[in-house]
Amino acid sequence: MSGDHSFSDDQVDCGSRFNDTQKYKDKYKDKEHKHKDHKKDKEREKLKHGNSDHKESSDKKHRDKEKMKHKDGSTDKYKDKHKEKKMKSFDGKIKKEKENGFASPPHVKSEPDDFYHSPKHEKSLKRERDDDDDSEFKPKKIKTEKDKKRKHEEENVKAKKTKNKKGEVADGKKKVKKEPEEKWKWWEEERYTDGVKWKFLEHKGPVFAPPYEPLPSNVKFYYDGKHMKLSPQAEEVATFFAKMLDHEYTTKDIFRKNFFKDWKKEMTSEERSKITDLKKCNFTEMSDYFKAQAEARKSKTKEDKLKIKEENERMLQEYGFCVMDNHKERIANFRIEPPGLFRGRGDHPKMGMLKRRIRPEDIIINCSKDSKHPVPPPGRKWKEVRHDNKVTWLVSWTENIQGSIKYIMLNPSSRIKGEKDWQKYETARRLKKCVDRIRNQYREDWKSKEMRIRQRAVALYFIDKLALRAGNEKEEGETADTVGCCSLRVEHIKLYPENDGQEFVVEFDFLGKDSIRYYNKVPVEKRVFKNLQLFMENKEPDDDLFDRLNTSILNKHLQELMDGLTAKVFRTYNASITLQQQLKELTNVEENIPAKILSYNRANRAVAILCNHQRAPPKTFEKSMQNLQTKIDAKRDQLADAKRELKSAKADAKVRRDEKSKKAVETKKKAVQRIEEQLMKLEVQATDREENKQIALGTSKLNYLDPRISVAWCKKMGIPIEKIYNKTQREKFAWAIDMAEEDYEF
DNA sequence: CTCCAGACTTAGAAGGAATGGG
DNA sequence: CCCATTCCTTCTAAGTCTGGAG
Repeated sequence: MSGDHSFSDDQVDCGSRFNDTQKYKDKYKDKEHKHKDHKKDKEREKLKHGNSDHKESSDKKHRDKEKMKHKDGSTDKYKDKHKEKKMKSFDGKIKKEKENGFASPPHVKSEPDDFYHSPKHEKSLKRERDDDDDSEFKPKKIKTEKDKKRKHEEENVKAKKTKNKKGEVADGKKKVKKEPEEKWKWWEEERYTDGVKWKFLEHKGPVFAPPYEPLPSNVKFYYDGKHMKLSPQAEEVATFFAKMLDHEYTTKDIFRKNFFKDWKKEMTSEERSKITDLKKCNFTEMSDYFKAQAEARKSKTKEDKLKIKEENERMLQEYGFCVMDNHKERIANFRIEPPGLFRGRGDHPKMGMLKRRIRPEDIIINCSKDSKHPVPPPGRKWKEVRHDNKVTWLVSWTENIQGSIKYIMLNPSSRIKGEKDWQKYETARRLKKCVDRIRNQYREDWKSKEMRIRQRAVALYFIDKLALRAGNEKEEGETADTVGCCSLRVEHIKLYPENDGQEFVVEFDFLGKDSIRYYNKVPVEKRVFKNLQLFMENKEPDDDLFDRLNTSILNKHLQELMDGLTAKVFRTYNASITLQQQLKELTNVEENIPAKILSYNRANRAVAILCNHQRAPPKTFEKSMQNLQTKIDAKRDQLADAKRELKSAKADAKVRRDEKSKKAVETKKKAVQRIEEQLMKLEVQATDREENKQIALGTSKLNYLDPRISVAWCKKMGIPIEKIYNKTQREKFAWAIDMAEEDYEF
């Protein structure tokens, strides 16, 4: 199975595309808008070709699926209208402070009384689901499943409860022994419906970056060849630069210019008057010092490392968790971002600017009124403490580069993130039900006499067919010049009435999110092609392709087509449906586990390609590929040897006809088999790795693929879920792992 | 409408930890 | 056991989208 690259035939067609982004990124910067040089490497052609319109072919499939039951349910639950009433009970015991709930919740409208204390729910630690739930909230199937689980859960509840009680009460002061809520199944409970995100929130606040430690006096800075002792502030900023010295971007003009400007602001006036040229600054001693430190850290003894680890663990235990609505939840990023030099991605106009140190006075704390508020460091103050339960963040501050707000929020395994994630996939599944209608509609709209409608329809076609991002407009000069669908410019596409034997080919070439290059050649329908010609008429290369369109117009339109529909739902939908379809196509129950996993990875890869998720080829890629090949060759030789030995053993056995030689034959046979297996494994590995060179699977796995598809596939194929999801991923997708059965259909 | 702040999701890189093969 | 390679986690930038003000 080694040389089998045939997977590309199975790809959904989204054009012919591959990338060489990394190389490109750098070259690109000066060309920005002039794509004079379109190097198309064969590699990308290799990866995808095929020319059928994917919509066309997949439409059929969708339709078929449409007919299938949606029994599995948990369908459109989430819409936001008509909520009001649900969510009655919530039991606030456990913590005493909770008892009174929000005496006067700042932004909470008054709630029915029994909301806060409903005696009947006292036995449960969970928020309860409603009975007057409108029908389809939880389709029957789930309900039954749930009942099953309920039962066995009931058994645990008692034990769990006592444990919990202890755990949570102790929480404030002493450490909790075990996680009290090992497996809280929030997905079996009622959700908040009215924009309230929580009723109780308590945490310890952020962990600040460690204070600056001045350099030892033997580590010197030289200006114009002469030693110069810097003031602590100026020195700190200098160390930021020194730490990046090996990095290419310290050679970039904008970076240096921005850095120098900000550095000067930190200097004393004396320093400022002396240091006037960055080129005359010599940071090498600093740089060497940090390298030595890194080295020292690496070669520390086991005990020292363990100590550090323990200290980290302690911090995690103390600051890494919060209590939200009776449950201890993991915080994603409880450490404040340390100061340093800003490095945006791609060609960022602000690269090199000083990212300033965040102080307690910059921090806004969000928690519930009746919680124990986090305490600022001694002698310091928070900027503000608020109690807004309509948002999910615990801490926020304003960052100085773009002036945007940064947040501390919960981990993906938390209820609050998980529910949202689940909801996202449910919205995508609703799109599945009406995608045909929407497609027909936009095709109709290609003919509209109104320009804005045609533009909208063509843009939507791209978003659907090519999984492009919406493309909000950005402030010029504030960020790297990147685009999405609605912000495409004339210079980003080229039209070929005919190309490589195909008609009406559109070539896309632009930098998308994170300055990742999107390069693709797609045959489109004639109408689309004609429209594009029209849109481009009398425009300059840097004019907007869709001048009558922006994301808010588009999303408003989508909203009318389906409740909750926005541009990004198409990405989620197309990604998930592609995975499901590819898994069906590529996997075969008969195969062994490594082969199945290769197939899974290929299906995953098809999605990553669709979504243009790229990575820099690992630095050691070529070498490690070679190593692997050497191993394979060695294994082949070994196999040949083993076969030879088997042969001679057989011959031997034929002559001698005794037990012993027969046994020997068996042994040799086994050996051959084993080696064959090993060889195959290696070859699979090689194939997988080669195909994966520049493709990042993680992003789609984490953000676009309905995890229930993967869970169902694992069950069907007898693959342990651990082969597909690592621990973190299993935590994030616990809801899916728990609820999806083998017959789950996206 | 437009503009903008705010909140939240999605993204690849870097660096550290784990793994596995000799 | 050691080293190289792979895997995983952390970090934080860069998007999307909503809603409110004007």
